[in-house]
Amino acid sequence: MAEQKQDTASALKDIISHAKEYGFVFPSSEIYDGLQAVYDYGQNGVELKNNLKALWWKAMTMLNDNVVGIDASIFMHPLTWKASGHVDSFNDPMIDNKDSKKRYRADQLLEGRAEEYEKAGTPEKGKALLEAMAKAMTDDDMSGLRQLILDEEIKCPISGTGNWTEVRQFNLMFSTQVGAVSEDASLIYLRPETAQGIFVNFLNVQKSGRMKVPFGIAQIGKAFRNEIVARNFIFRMREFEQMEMQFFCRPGTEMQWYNAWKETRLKFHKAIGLPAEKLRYHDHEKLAHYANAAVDIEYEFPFGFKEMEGIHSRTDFDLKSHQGLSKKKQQYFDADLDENGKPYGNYIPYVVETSVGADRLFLAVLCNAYTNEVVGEGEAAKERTYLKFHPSVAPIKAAVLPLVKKDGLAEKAQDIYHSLKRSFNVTYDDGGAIGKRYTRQDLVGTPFCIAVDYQTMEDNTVTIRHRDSMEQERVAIADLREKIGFAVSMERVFEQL
RNA sequence: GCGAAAGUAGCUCAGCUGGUAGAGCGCAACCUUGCCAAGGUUGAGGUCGCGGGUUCGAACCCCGUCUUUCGCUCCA
Repeated sequence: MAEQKQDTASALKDIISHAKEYGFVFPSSEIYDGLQAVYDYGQNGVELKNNLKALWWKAMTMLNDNVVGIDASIFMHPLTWKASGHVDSFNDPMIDNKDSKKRYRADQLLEGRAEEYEKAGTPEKGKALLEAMAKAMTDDDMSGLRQLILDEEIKCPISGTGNWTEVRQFNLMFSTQVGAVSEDASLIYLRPETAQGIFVNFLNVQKSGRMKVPFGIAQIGKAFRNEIVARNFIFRMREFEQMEMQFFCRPGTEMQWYNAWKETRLKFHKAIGLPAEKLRYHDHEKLAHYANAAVDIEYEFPFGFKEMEGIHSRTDFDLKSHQGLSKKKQQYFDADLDENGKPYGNYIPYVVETSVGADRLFLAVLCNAYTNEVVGEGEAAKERTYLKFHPSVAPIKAAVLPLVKKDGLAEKAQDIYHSLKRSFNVTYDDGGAIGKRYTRQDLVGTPFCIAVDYQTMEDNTVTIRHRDSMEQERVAIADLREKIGFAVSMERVFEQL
């Protein structure tokens, strides 16, 4: 068990090292010792990530007749976050017990005590306590909250002591000011999720696009959360990218859509090469305030099965909440006829959300691709490391390599390189022995290597060397564009959806 | 946030009881080269995470701090 833990720890460390050494992911502002839980994507990482985003985007908007995209701003009106519940649920006063090292929400401890008063037949004491607490909360009086806990002599249920730290406010949302003069400036938040940008534009898209329920709105964008602890490389970052779609449907049909999207999304992950045995559903038992059904698609990372995508049935919580706060009706008129032959009429649609972390998907794909195996037997056995990407997501699709630099082979290879670079991401390399160049491409996951040899000079054929099998086949130069272009195309993924 | 471990070249790591830094791989240039990291020559690259302190002298000892990994905790 302990040994296994160590293995998984070193597996992630190997991947982190590899990601840095080969230009996939760098720690942010590394020359200044980095910034906790923030990372940058390098020259290969950005290609991989862009490929994943493009695949998702097209799978959503191109393959579904009734899903369109938007790109909303990161800044939103502050009331947005009031409506969504983030202002309340992302602002928790926390207190730690120094003996048990357990952390509690200060307000929940006090509410618990108030309940006890109620049960003990002294509800007026409980009521007074809750009032005092509410005042401290609205005044942002953290030491006042702590004093209440001390006065009530609330003990930690684990350690049984009253040895408490200060009460601290954990605000999961980043804030900043809008407005040049700080006195006049208003406080606004960096969005902690992208979903609200879709909800507030629901009617804009519905009306301008003549959309009929059921329909979906997709979006890819950055979101920000001030995580208390950030762990596991790029798995939990303070700045991250979400790819999500809100699907608006008639109330009562939401479970049917929820189940449909649940299947569709799992299929997507399999289609881009994640193995079925490393993917699973995880149903939520405790539902968030906005949901009536929720499931995660989890991937088995080196540190265990963890959430990669969430599919939530959000009911009409968000639209209703925005309607209430904005005083703008968020309803849709459904002209379809029900079983009685009457139009369904006005209603606030129900929403099914699919939300996948682009960075988490990236990490899953990278972890899955990272392969370290022994090839050959006995004396000839050696270790081989390569990235086994699905060709459609690989950062570089093909490398053109002259066998040697002399006798015009390099020039011929250059010609081929230039003829292919308009079709897909291709690279050229003539440095060092050919074996070394194959290996360089393996390390960044290039699926195809095109070798130009002496036979090329005679009959205009080259060899294509396949990354995973290391086998070679001879093909005509004229066929390269179509053959490789098709193998690396997104169509190959979409075929499976 | 608490606890544990770690931080030396791009990567993996040596560096003895304190005496002002090394290896392998990788990288660059040139030569060589008929297919899987394997030849030759030359070269670049580090104020040892950062800041204090102790000392004649600190990569090494002490304190602080930052970052990473792991375990709790928290959270979607």
